[in-house]
Amino acid sequence: MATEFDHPLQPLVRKLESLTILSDEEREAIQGLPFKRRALNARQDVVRDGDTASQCCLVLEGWACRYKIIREGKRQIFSFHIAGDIPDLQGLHIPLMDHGFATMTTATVAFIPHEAMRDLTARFSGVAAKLWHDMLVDAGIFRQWLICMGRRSAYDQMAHLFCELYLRQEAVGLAADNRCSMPITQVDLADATGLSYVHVNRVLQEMRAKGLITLRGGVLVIEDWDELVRVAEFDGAYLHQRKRAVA
Amino acid sequence: MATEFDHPLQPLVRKLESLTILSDEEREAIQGLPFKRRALNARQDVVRDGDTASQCCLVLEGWACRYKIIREGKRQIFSFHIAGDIPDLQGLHIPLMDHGFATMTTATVAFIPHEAMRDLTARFSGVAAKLWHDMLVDAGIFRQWLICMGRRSAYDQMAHLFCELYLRQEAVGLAADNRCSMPITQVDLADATGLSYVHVNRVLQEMRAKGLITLRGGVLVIEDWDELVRVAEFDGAYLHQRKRAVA
DNA sequence: CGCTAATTTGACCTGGATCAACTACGGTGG
DNA sequence: CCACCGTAGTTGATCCAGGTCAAATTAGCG
Repeated sequence: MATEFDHPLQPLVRKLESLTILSDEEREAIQGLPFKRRALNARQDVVRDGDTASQCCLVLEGWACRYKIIREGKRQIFSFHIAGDIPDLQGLHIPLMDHGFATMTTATVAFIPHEAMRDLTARFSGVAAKLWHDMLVDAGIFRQWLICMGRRSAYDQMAHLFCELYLRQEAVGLAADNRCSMPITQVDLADATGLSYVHVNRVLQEMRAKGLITLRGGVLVIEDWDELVRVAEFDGAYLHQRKRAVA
Repeated sequence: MATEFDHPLQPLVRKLESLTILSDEEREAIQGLPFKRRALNARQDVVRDGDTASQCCLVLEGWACRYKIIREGKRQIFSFHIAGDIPDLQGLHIPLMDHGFATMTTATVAFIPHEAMRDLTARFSGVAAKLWHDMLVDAGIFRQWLICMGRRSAYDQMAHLFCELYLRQEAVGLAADNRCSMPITQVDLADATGLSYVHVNRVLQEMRAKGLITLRGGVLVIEDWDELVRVAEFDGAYLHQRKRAVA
């Protein structure tokens, strides 16, 4: 858990260290990044579809998501983001955003100028590699979501999502003991899975009834991890985490 | 179209030039890459799920796809690849493959050692940037597929896929006049869209009946591009092509 | 010509969508 | 302290896009 003594950008360090090892020099360079800290309300757009970005946004606290609105008000959420994530890191190389990015809860973020990121990666190629690594893991997560949407039942798909979100939080010290925060509504869950919110509700009830998980008041409790992993056919290797690479 | 006078790695040059501009120096450096050319049969694995890669594979001719097999023999295809694509480029940074990659047709590929790629990108940071750019576009394609699977009907989703595959081929000189090669079976199409092959067949018939497209003998003819774009709600910006960025 | 893979068809079924209330609950203001 | 209100969660009834099964037809190809 973060303490008041941590460096403000500590979540980013923690995130990268969950994937690879940082040298002291690299850690210091990251902590030396210039940034503007901002407190945001829940459900607030950070970057809009079509924007051209000149800075990137590191999540320090709270949850965010990337999404796209399509015809008839339908929304598809691509990914959820927690402390340490830089959801718009790709904007560094393709400034034109082809989707939006918004907070889900009240959140604290740090805006870091592209300029500064470029300078950092130019001076420390190891950091550049680690940021790329992170972006590739991100792409791997997309692939898993694709599998889930294409070839799994609603039940299995949601089980998979819970496995992922638990492990990602665990990796950065935000989850333990089969319990983590999950401050998203059933409508959000529906937009992420491609299901209707009514069906999400029914699947959650079924999971609760079967003693798999409980999701209430923004808290996910995993009652039976092994069974959750089994139905989701979950293999955490795609997250490429240093510890607990396999669930 | 490629001629016998082209450099063997010309497809890669052409692909990168569809996204950005290469300097003469960069073009020459790319053409100087060491490689092993291989002719492959159709439906042949190139890289298997779980492999650790030490070279990457450039498609010179024919089609390939990335995919993953899940329980009960279900398969999900993530992406189709044509001449100029390096489907396993990410293996350069995350050698452990979390999915497979196989040819769909007979194909010619070039294997390029990671060593040589790393050397190239170290010497030419512009080439490195352009390869990354390509990988980010790839991630953008995943996001579009996610939208299609999550929030569009089978009909609209397939229309979107045809728009994408036509434009990607056009960008590298493999398509023109609303006509392009599409050497994939209806089963492949089903595995890519998450539909059943029976339903794919019915949707194709409906499209044919409505004068939208014809797909027969591995050739896609787009009879009504505007209507195809309209039903797919297609916006080609995500492909980040230099010309015709918007459909 | 004969085989196999691919496409097509028909009948039937079901997971999940849609529609329409209704309930629970945490503010918030009087 | 309670009435009010908006958001999130639940429930039931009904519907349909797309799945499944099984068989028939057609296209390629050696």
